[in-house]
Amino acid sequence: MASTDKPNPVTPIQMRKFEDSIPLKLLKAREVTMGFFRPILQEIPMTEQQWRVIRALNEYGELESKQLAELCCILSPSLTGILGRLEQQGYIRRRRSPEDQRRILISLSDKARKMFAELSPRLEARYRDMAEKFSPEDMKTLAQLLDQLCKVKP
Amino acid sequence: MASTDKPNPVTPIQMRKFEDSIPLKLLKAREVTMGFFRPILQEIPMTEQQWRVIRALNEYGELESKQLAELCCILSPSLTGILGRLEQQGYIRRRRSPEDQRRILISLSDKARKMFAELSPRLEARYRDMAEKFSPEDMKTLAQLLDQLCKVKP
DNA sequence: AAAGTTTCCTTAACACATTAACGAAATCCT
DNA sequence: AGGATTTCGTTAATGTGTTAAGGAAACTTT
Repeated sequence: MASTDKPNPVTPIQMRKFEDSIPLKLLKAREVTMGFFRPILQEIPMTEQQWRVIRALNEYGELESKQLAELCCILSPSLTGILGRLEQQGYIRRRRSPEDQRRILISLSDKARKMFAELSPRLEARYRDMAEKFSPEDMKTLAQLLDQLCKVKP
Repeated sequence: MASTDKPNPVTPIQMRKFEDSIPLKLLKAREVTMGFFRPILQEIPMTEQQWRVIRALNEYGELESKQLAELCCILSPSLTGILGRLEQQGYIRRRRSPEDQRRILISLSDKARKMFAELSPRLEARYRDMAEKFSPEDMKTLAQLLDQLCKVKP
């Protein structure tokens, strides 16, 4: 019996192959790049998303929840949970905006700034390492293309 | 009182800016591209991951669970759940490999092939639309760079 | 052949992604 | 002013991502 044969793939003539998908390539590339940083973050431990939030707050200072979501590319329902855990671990503080009671202002704690100061150099080193192994020029080109792609709208 | 001032951002001299992160750019770009397809998938409804699985099976025919995970860039614990839901909805069939009782062989049902035949053209059209709005040439360049990036290892 | 090891898939536990809906505060509107 | 609308953060429900651990089948070793 030929039950182990490859069932005839129904792939029409001109169709784009599965692996040629840009979204899939973006996904894979992201996985590869994160592979450089994940081991370091896990030591704390700290998730990628948590680190993204810490990083944004370190750079911009106090931020509203919405701005943070926008910057970090995290939807607000997810951010609520992330902020809850970060606050519980003592990395951030939340307070209501005096002008607009709906808005929440978020800022880093000293503990977070300290942790950031220790972790950041190692992660930056990893980033440079990645850029080296890839190619600094291609890295720039890639960054430009990605920026350009983000401007495209349905 | 100056409590509403921007707390001095602790950004050392030579540090890479938050938005310059390649992983973040990859994430954003992926979000943008998926924005083209999500609306169509939601009509079924069908998640991106489910669609990736269907697409791979349509192209390769029957596949082992592990191969599928590799192709779709989905970790096996996630795949278990996805396959469970797809099977429950009648889109796929699971059977054990006769040679190796550990392996699971997965294939599409007629219902899935029918659904694929109807959805695929619309999604392909969207893909071409995206490529047009972006630039077919830059698309190729981007694809090459992403492939290249995926070969880099820590 | 029995014990040890590896491989494959699954389960478990937690964190996050996505959509819809909700409640409170601000804004608009007449 | 008072009702309608909008904005903001949250909760709820379901699906997926990630790591660790488990069980069964195959392989290795002796």
